[in-house]
Amino acid sequence: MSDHAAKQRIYEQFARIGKALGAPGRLELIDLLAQGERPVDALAKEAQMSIANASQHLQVLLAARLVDTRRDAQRIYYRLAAPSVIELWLALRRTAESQLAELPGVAREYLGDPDTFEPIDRDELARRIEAGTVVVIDVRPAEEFEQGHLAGAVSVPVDEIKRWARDEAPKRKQIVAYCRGPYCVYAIEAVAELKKRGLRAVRAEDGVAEWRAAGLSIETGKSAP
Amino acid sequence: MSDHAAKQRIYEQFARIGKALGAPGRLELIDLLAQGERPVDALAKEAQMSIANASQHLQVLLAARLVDTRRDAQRIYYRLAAPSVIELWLALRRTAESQLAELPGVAREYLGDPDTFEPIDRDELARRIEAGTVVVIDVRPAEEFEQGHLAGAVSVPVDEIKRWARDEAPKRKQIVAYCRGPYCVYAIEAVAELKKRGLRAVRAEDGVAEWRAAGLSIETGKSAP
DNA sequence: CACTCATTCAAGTAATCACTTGAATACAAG
DNA sequence: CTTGTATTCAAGTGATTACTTGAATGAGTG
Repeated sequence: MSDHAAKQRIYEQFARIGKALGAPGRLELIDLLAQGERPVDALAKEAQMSIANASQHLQVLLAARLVDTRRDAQRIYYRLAAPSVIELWLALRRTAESQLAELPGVAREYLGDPDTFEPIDRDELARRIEAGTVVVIDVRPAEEFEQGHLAGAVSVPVDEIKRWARDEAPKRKQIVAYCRGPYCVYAIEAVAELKKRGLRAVRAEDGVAEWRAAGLSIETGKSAP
Repeated sequence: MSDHAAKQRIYEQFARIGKALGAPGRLELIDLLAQGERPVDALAKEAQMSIANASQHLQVLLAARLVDTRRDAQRIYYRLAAPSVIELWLALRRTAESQLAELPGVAREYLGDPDTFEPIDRDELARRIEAGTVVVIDVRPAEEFEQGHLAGAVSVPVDEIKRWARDEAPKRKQIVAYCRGPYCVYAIEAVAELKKRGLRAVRAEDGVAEWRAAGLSIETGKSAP
């Protein structure tokens, strides 16, 4: 009675998911996939790992059923297998933020002082969008924008931020830039560039994954003209 | 610019948490700790592992700051370090449930057919408690009951279920038994015993951790007389 | 058909990990 | 101070893992 081996087999199943979350490279891939589907080479390039290594990590995620694939000609697109995977990733990140004293220091090394660009939170941003007092720009690569962006946002990939600042940016209105989330540098770089040119810009820390988890509306497709 | 090594260090921090979730034994310990604090030997006994092994797993959880300790004389009590840890554990379990096709089969081996005791869900149980049409029993060990139980529940540890069924159980009213959660056998064993004696009993799948996460009220301390 | 491109597979290496056994610490009670 | 109890530490073993390199698949294209 109360078969120990059977109980262990249950926890082994849970551990399959846990193990998949146990490598930094894999978490980076999950974080990227939270922005939408991508082929292997794009993921490898973004995460700066060899293609073979990325492929292998993706196989591990596939075995744990955290990701799914779709074939289009030679390319294989990977995507997160379910919304619960994003929630799990966000829960893991929240726990790391609340428990690991070393994280803020390490994050600061990569992102700089968190308060430099007076980041604004979700509720405050939602209020300002509602009031129409801000222009929201999505500084991720265009493909990610197309797969889901904040309702009303304009796509301005970081490599185009200088051109946009010169030609199209509003001179008076406040600009809010966001990217993949709290650990992505793009919005920070964008705001730095905009401020250098005397524009009023701030950073929103959250990305599409966080917005969606908070129940806010996400649009897909290219920007309206 | 865009220092790859610094970015990697961030994901290494997240992976500390992930790695800690990568061993079945550790997940079982977390599941037990979700019921409240316990000393090492009690945890080892419940999880049926050697004390040295349990201690080592707990050191890993401690290094990942998922657990905390409190000393009382010779005994060291471990407990989950924050509510976010329970949420992370529940998120991991939900993902496993939605993604791993093998889990239901493995769970059935340990728990039997999930529908045998017509389990009732949270909302239904809350409604029946409100209406006063049920008696709720908590069949976990008494220490766990004292550290948190469903408001209004009576403590009837599984080893006392026979005596209780004979001497105290209501003959007509429906009895709802719960234990540690969906993967705990105690409530199943209790309901089987009660039904064998002709009493009206059903099982609630959720435990205290799930109730608390759902925002329901939890009481502490011994039963009122 | 050869040729290219994206992805996966296979083999090898160094590192990490879970578990065991046996000894060491740390506190309490006599 | 000795004895007992709870926990941790240390060393050793077999298994697993992350990454690399180089070859193999498999789906287009000229």
